[in-house]
Amino acid sequence: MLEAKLAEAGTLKKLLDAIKELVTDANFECNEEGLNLQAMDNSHVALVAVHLEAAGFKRYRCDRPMPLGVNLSSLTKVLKCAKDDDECTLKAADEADVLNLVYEAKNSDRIAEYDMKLMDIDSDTLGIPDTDYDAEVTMPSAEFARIVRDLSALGESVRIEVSKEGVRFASEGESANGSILLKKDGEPDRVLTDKEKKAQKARERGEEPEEDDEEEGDEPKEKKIKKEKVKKEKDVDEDVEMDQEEKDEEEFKANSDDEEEKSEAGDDDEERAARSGRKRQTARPSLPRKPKRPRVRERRTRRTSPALFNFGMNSHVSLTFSLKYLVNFSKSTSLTNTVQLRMSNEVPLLVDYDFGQGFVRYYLAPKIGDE
Amino acid sequence: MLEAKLAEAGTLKKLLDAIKELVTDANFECNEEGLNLQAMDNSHVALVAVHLEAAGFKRYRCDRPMPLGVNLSSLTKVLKCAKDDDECTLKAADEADVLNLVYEAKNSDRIAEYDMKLMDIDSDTLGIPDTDYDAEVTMPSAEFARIVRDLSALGESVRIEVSKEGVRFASEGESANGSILLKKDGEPDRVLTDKEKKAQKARERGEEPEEDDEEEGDEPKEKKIKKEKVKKEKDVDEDVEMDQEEKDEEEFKANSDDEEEKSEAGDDDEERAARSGRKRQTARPSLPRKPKRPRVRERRTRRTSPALFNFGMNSHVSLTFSLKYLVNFSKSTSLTNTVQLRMSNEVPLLVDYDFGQGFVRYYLAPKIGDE
DNA sequence: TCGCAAATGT
DNA sequence: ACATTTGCGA
Repeated sequence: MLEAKLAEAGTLKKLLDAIKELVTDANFECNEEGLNLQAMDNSHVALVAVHLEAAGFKRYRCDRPMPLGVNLSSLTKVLKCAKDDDECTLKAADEADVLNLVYEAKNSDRIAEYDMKLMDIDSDTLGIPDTDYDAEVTMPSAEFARIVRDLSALGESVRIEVSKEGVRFASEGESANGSILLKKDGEPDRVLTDKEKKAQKARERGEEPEEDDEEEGDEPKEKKIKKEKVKKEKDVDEDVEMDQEEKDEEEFKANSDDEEEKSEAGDDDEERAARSGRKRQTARPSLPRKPKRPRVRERRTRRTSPALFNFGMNSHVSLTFSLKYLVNFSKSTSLTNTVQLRMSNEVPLLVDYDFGQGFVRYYLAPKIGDE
Repeated sequence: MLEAKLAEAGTLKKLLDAIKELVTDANFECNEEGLNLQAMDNSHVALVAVHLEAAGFKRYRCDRPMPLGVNLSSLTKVLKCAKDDDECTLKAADEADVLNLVYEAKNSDRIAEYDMKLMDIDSDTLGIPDTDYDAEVTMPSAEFARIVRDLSALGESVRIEVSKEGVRFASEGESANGSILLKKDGEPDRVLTDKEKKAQKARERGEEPEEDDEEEGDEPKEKKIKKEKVKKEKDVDEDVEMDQEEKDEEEFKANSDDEEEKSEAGDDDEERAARSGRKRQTARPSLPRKPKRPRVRERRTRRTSPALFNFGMNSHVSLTFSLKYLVNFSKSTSLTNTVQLRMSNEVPLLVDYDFGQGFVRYYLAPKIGDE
């Protein structure tokens, strides 16, 4: 059975808002490490991968892996019945055919409980290759959203080009062409490999070289360049926002936040494989239960406002994408202040929204030629 | 070639929002004095004239006059890609078939550049006669907007009547009639001729009687008028802004504001009385509204108080107009705090929104009989 | 989170 | 052509 208590129902609501237009039905694969969802969009052009870490929940228990086949519209409806700051507990018995959701208002005696029917969904869980990209751009998620929204008013597609000059988004339309250039001071950094990043993160966290990151734990090359970058940005964020919440562990925690997740995500290939192996779609039993949710120590509120822009490149990259999809991806903006774009020529773009308790990643194949 | 840099892209955005529903394509005529646009609305009932003065730009250069045929929808789209406070530079080569727009965020390394296709438009630039009107009403633009919007819910047309009693807007509908009377203390002023106005403005400015306006003595009335008007409104704007910051003139403020501001009015008996009067009206929508009453006297107008309401008349004027158009005109409200209505019997109404860097003027022929 | 505008359906 | 609903922006 699954029992997972989230401190803020708002997290789930935002998550659903972000993906529900792209995907109508999907399996939430539950296992001891958390919840994962992976699905092609309805037109099978883009791929969405969501991960909610077990550690991001206030309480998390999953006895054995199971898929929960959810109609996202239904789940959205049910989630609308929760206030953003309600604690939200998801429960499902083994073989359950319903998902039980309990909302508890933080300071009241109000407890709402919903049972949502589950469905059997053929999951075509595709492995996502763990790629090293030639260019990585980290920017404020709101700015990315603005750019793709603006350009989508002009044309159908956008060419994203990363060069020493900066990052350029250019679109051509019938009545107008547009081009936005984001520059940064200094040279672009080199892009780290995943391993390097892992090591780097670990270092930032104060952990030494080895960790839990493991599976392939062989060659932790690390990169510091990246690290510094990250640090810098976080500091900025914290200054800006953290005051509002708590001050104490900011540095430490903040650092570990965001990118930490990334690395984990990177490694979850193993998990993914495992999961997909297990994957079966069965009916789920229903059961209700309610949890309560304390307020978690999410330092993760990290916010961004200012210069969260940075990029690195190993080689010049120029790719063209459908703006329609990018605009859709940018619905995840409310989840976190920064977004990371990772690209290599002729390879699908990865748009990565990494928030405290997990991530939403979108993959989109580039257009070829000049369609 | 043309190169014009506007400090705030927002100015252009508002301008376009104001006129784009009335006109779909128009020539922006560029010359050394600035940009001008003149067009009949799509149904050829109303006429719109826009002027942006060269002096209102941060930089302005136009080697030789040329028309830029613009599709306003396209321009609107392109302008949506600018943030309101971006600097916006318009560039067009001689004989160019594109207009180049560059947006520079004030504090960042973001530069966006757009090329918008131009079109050839037959310009039927009609001369607008330079008329002396029998009645002139200056009022808060928001109030005008409110009045025409309110009345448009009742009927198709509004009769605007200027008499010694005040300015009345009256509409008759199937289920209700409405009438709003705006009064002012004292007698209406006489409407000055253009020349007189010039002189008056100069005096108010502290300048003595002669001005620079003079180029050609008599005929260029239009020009002069414009100039003065511009000046005047600048004063107005400043005053208004000041009010928001400094408190001393709050009386004025209360007067000039609309119903919405009730809460603020609370501190003064007189105001309270006035308010209760208004409230009653609110309860019965079909009754005539009460006049707001500026307790400002003219003199103040000049300096501090843009009395936001004032009027002058040489003879009784009563004209009927289509509310649909007036509602449309009132989209210009965001450009400036005051609007001026100028009327003579049987002559098209002039609705004049004069903002710091130029103006938008609408002309609308009165209805005849009781259509 | 609320309001305004644009797009779609009746 | 008008009204309603959805999406986007402030």
